[in-house]
Amino acid sequence: MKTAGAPADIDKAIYEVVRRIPRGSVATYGQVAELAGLARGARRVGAALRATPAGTRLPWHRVINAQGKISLPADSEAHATQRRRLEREGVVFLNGRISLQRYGWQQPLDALLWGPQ
DNA sequence: GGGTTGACCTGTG
DNA sequence: ACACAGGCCAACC
Repeated sequence: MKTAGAPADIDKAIYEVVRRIPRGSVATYGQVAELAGLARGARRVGAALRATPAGTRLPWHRVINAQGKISLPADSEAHATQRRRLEREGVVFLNGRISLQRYGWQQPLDALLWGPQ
């Protein structure tokens, strides 16, 4: 039925994927979108996260852009919060950039090759 | 119905 | 490595 496809379901799927990002790892907006069933829906993910009120129990800080950088305004409080939370999980910033090669959310197979570090 | 906006992505110079 | 342009897609006037 058509009525079943409510917009809220999309957001719910996005939150569900974000919740699955392992601690100490990061995922890109595009990656989250694809896993949520939204091809090329990266902007949609950004909108969904922006809609989440501050204080929400969701690891939204583990979502960054494809350049390995935080997409929030550098002078905003949210930016500082995101960086602080990531560093607390062991994610290292090199000149404001995160190495996706190292901290990107890899598939289980790749995770085995890289090990728990 | 149509233009604007945005926590994006990719290609090009 | 950086800046810019085009593309994308849904939400919002």
